[in-house]
Amino acid sequence: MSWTDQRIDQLKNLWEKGLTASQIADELGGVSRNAVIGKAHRLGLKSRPSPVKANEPEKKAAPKKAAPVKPAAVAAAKPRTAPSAPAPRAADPAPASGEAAPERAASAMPRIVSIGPGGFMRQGPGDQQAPIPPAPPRRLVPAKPSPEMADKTSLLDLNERVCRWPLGHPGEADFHFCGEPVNPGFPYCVEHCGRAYQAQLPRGVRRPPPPMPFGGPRVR
DNA sequence: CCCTGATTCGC
DNA sequence: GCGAATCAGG
Repeated sequence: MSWTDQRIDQLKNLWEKGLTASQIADELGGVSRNAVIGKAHRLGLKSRPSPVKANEPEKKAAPKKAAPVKPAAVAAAKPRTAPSAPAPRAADPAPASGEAAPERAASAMPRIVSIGPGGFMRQGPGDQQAPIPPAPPRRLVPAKPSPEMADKTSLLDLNERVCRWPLGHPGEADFHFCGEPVNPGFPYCVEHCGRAYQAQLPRGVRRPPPPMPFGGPRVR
């Protein structure tokens, strides 16, 4: 594989998005993690929180072939300064204090609930039928970043009523979701339910596998 | 062991 | 320029 403009672009994007070199290599396909890192450095993309870089630069790395003579322990006191806690990841703005939405104060907070992964509300046994959050008058809709995405269903557009079947690959510009009305009770539309849920047939009678989601298998 | 990124260096 | 090998921290 060679570094086409396209692939370089993808590398830049994913790298700046904070994906790990492995993930990027995986995504690009045909390259190793090392290749990604090497390329990233050559592109000048360097410097992301590295696990092994707290100390000041000093000649170390014994070359693989040149005289691996290892000098005895250096008498000079090593800085015993404990490496300060690794810089936190992307600083998420902690909303903790202060008013958030100026338009409407929290209309109702009947009880404290926690939000699980994916945004589902956890309910305790006693909380069974917390009143469904009164649908706030949704007049504001997040703007689409680009005209091309205007009619696509983005992550933000997902709700209980639209098909969550992914089209394209996460991280790519045109990644979106099916968005058709769901098969009631399922996360997908009827068509994609057919793809997602398949009866287990007896061995030997299995049909050839249907096309994979995500636009098909990647070459790796 | 697994993971991570950084660096070196033969090609 | 490329990337495997290597290093080193978590």
